[in-house]
Parts: sequence; structure tokens; C-alpha cells
Amino acid sequence: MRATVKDVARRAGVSPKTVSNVMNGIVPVSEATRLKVEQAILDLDYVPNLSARGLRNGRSGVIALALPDLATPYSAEIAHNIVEVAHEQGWVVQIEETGSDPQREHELMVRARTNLIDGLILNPVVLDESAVQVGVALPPVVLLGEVTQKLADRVFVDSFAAARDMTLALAKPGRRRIAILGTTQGRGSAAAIQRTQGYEEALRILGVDRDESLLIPCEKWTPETAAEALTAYLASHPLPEALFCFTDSMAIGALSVLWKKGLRIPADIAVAGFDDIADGRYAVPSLTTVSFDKRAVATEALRLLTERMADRGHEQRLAPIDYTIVERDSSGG
Amino acid sequence: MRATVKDVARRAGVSPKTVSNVMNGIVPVSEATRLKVEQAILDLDYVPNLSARGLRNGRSGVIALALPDLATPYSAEIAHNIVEVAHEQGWVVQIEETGSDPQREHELMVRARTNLIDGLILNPVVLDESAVQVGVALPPVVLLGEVTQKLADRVFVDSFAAARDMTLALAKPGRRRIAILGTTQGRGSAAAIQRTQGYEEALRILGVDRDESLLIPCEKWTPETAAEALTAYLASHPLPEALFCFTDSMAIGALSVLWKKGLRIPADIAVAGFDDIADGRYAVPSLTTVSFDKRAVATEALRLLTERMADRGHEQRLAPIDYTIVERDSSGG
DNA sequence: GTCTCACATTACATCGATGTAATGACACCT
DNA sequence: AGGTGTCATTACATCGATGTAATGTGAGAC
Repeated sequence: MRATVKDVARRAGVSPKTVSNVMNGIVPVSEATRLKVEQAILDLDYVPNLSARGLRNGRSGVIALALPDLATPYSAEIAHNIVEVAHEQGWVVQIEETGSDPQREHELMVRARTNLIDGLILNPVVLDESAVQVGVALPPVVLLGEVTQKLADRVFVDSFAAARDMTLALAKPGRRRIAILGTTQGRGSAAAIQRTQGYEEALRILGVDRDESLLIPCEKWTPETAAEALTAYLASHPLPEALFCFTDSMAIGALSVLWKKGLRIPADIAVAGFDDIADGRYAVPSLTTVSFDKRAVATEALRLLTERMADRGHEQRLAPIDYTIVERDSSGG
Repeated sequence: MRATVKDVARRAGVSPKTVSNVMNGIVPVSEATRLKVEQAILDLDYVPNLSARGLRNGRSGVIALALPDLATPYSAEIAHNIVEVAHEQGWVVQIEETGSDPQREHELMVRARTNLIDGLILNPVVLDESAVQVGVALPPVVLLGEVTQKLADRVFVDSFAAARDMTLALAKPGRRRIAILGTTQGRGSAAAIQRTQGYEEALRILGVDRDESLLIPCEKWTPETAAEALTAYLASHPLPEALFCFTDSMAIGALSVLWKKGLRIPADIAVAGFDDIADGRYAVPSLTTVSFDKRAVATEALRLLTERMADRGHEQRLAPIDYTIVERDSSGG
């Protein structure tokens, strides 16, 4: 049987509360008894029961991290950083996958109220849909990414500006027929909309007419779907001068397709991505991308979360993350 | 304030225990009172407090998954599958990263005893080191991968046989100078040792003399280190006919180096990996690899874990996972 | 020697859900 | 009507840690 405070107390010849005092260090304890208790703890190999502690003081020390799909490199890198930073700050992280399923996002919010969780970091897929009713009954929530959500705290990269700058960078050597891969018909993710708008803004700056046929839609942002979409596109359209993929994952799928067609990159077509995932550096050729500090995303998310735990006001807190355009081999240079 | 069983009971005009009975469905409850209680639950928007429940019945419904580094595609895919399968079975998953730090593996075992965790799935880095004292005081543990550990349950792919078969496959078109990337000097991971031995077994079958200079060491199995190791190697050695990298990640790093050198793959050199990560399919050229069903890994790991929870005997349970050699463009064909 | 004050320690209640054992209600049979 | 059996429901105790308020102990001042 597991040892409890009671057992430790008995062995040390003190009361359970004194043991608790030693462990928490808030109430002062005399040196002598502290040593006795610490020895008893070692002897009995005692570890506190977190369920009991959680029940008593209403906090579990656990935060939840919800991502669409852990297997994608982007989510994996975010998860890695958040788990790491959280651990440094003494938190434990529970992982949840939402798939593309708003239902899962909802389930999540319910579980978040079961008190095994002190806070939630959520990377929503379906922005408004999931709604994330940030009501009073909910624990602190921080959203990741571009979401049109006016209530919850949020960590994000300015997708509009980044897409604009990337488009301008691709256009620099005189390229004008720049295609984008990843737009979504009608209502899509907020990120898709903003990146498309940033691209269009760049065209305006460049004085280039918007050419509808250069917008290659792709609902899901995976290499598979990107490869399919691009293959289908190239079958009926001339080759653009540059291809701006809305994620690195899609860019990797695109590179594979272009390579199989025997095209030279960037000579025949320049390619760029978004996210700066580790694999992009080792892509063939290495991938030009929008880079940002993922550890900063993690740090900021946890900062917002802890702030929100301390002060549950109603004003929304925002944490924009800087980005840079990283030009690698896939766009020349 | 959050509603509790008491509040629900008062509103439904029954006792707290009856509410509990309705929720758990073990003790029979009359239709009439069940409806009353269910209505009250809806009215008050009641969710049970899992800390309290966990305290009371000693189980939390949470399992921990410990991986070396979530950001690597392999770990990410494993995590994805385990989270998915666990969710289907009603578990919640807590993620832990061990880095390459045995200390973290130890901390983990301690936390595993704090009862917020009903079981632990661990992918150890430093095999014996971490030791994972599978004692009586610990919750059920399942290890992932090749580990020389005689006590804990384990899910694994036969690295020896897979490496042997892959080497034979690379040798088929008459290639004889087959190099391996990822051996570790002296004591390394069990996987490294077994894959090296499988390779040597293949050479024996082929009647090819073992050539020490074809064993390219690489301690860490990342694209970065692989790229460095290969670059250094090629500076002072002739080009082998084939390169068997011990993970897909390393292979991707290797492809990048070879491509920058202007080498044609597989014409100048064939390349293969191990793990069949999603990116390998979109590598340029697509990567020949040892493939296995990662969902099966997850399913088996959870099966072993649940079995172990039910029956805490002393015999070790093993779950070998089938593998196949998948030949893609990087090895010709 | 006694009284105070400060401070360490203790007994007890509490967090919320649920198992145990006891109580209550109702129907059915003689 | 009285007795018996079945089944739903209840009161109470419990899981382990910790806050609260009360108790105990000692030193120091007069």
C-alpha cells in the first residue's frame, strides 16, 4: 500500500498537518521536526497523492494542449516547445487532438471543466464554429494562431503581413506570375483568408493584376492534398514563375510533384512555404519560408495562461510573434 | 461556483448517492428518478470533478506517454497514434519529454506514482541507464522500441531482421559496397546495436566481407547530425554504392547532403531509411524504408497496458510488430 | 514565580464522489 | 391483516492533503 501523510506523520512522531507544512514550506517548521519528517518521507518512499491535493486546493498543475493533428511537423514542433516550456515552469501537459472535428473541440471544453485541468491552450481548426464559448465557467484558455475570436487570449503570427512580405520577396527577381497554394473556397480558416489577403496586398504594391487562375485551392494543408491539388492544377494550367505554399508541409508535397515532373527549382519555378519546420531545411532544395520562433510561441502562450489564471478580467490579451522571411535554395539566391 | 453532486441532488430532490448511481449506471435506478436527475444535471450544467473521483476510486483515467523529443517526425507519429487510440478507449494522455536525459525518465517514474496517472508508455533513450525500476510500487509500464529490459512489457519491431532484410534489398541489383549511417561507438542504443548486427548478418548471407570503413557512426539520430556525419565522411572516403540510414530523419539529412554534392539518387548512390515517416514519401526522391504500422504500435501498447492493469503478474509480455521493406525511388525501381 | 507573547504544532473540518450497510417502500402471497 | 421478499434509496464514512482555529510550549520581562 502507498504511504500517505498519516503514515509519514506516525513514523516521524508528528501530526499529518506538520508533514504537510514541511512539504509546502509555507507554514514555518522548526529545523528539528523538519529533519525528522524528511527522513520519514525518505524511509517510506512517500509521494503525495495529486488527486487528493487537487481536490483540496482546486488546482491540478496540469494544462491541456489541443492541436489538430500531432503527426504534422508543425503541430509536433509547437507541442514540443510547449511541453518543454511548461515543464520548466512546473506544469504537466495533457495532449488532445481535435482532428478537424469541432465536436472534439467541444468535448475538450467540457473536460476542461472537470478540474483535472487548470488551463487550456487550443489551436482551433474551425474558427467560429468551435466558438469556444469562453464563459465564466471555463478555465483560462489561450488560442494559438489566426482566429477571428474576440474573447479569448491569443498568440499569433501576423499572417497577412507575412504573406505580403513573402510574396514581395518571391517577386523581387522580376517574377510576376506568382501562384498561391492553399486558398480555401468560401469560408475557410482565418489563416487561409489572411494569407490570401496578404498575397493580394503584395500584388497591389507590385502593380500586378490579380489573376484568379493563380489561386490554387487546397482545403486540407497536408503534403498529400497539396501534391494532388498541384498535380491537377498543372495538368490544365501553364507553369507559374513562383509558388507560395501556405505551409511548409504543403510545400514539401509540392516539391515532390515538381521534381517528378523534371522541373528545376528555382530555375523553372521558385517555391516557398510558411512555418519553417525543421524538415524544410533538409528539403531538396532547402525551402524558403516564413520563419518564427516557436519557443516564443510557447513562452507567450504560457505567459498569457498564467496571467489569465491570476486575473480573470474580461479584456482580451494578445501576443503577436515576430516573423522573418528566410530565403533558401528553393527561391534562388 | 461549480455545481457538485450535492447541488444536483438537492435540485432533483434525491440524495447525492442517487446522483452518483445515475452517472455510473452500476447500481440500478428507477426510470423516474433517473430522468429527474438527468434534468437537474442539464439544468445546473454539472460536470463531475475528476480529482474527487480519482481520489475516491484510485484511478484517474489518465495515462502518460514519454518520448525523447516530440518534434521529431517519428515521435510525433507515434504520439499521434497513441493519443488517437487512447482517446477511443476513453483515456486521456499526458505527454512527457525525456530529452536524452535519464534524469527526466526517473522524475517520470516518480510522478507516475502520484496517482494522477494510471499507466505509463515509455520510449526510453538510454536503455539500461534509465533502468525503469519496474517495482511493485509502480503503475503499469509499457516500453516502446528495442530495449534490453527483461522486466517491463514491450512493443517493438524486430530491428535485427528488418535491418538484415533492408540490407539484402539494397544489395539486390548487385550493390556490394553498402554503408550504414547511425552506428554508435561502444555502448549505444539497443536499436543501433541490433540494426548494425542485422546489417552484418546480411553481409554474411551475401558473402561480402565486412568493411569497417563503411560503418558511419552518428550518435544522435537527427537530420542535422546525419548531414554533418555524412559530409565529414565523404570528405575522406569514396562514395559507397548504397547508404542505409538507421532512421528516415537521418536519411532526409543525408539526401540533402548528397543532392548538394550533385549526386544522382539512386543512380550514383541508393539511399534507404527506417521508420516510414510521412515525409519520406515526399522526400526527393521518395525514400525507401522499413515500414510498420504505427497505429498497431499504439493499439498494442494500450492493449499491454490495460492487460497489465488487470493482471499485475511478473511475466513479461511482448508485442512484436510486423515490418515490411518499402522500396521507393531512392533505391531505384 | 507569574504573566505575556510569539511561534510551533495539533485536532478537526473540508474538498467532491462513491462504497457500504442500513432503511424505506411496495407488491405479492397466505 | 400480517409477513416476506425485492429493489430503490439513503446516511454515513472514506479516499489523502491541507486550511482554520485552537492548543501547547518555550523564552523573556517584571
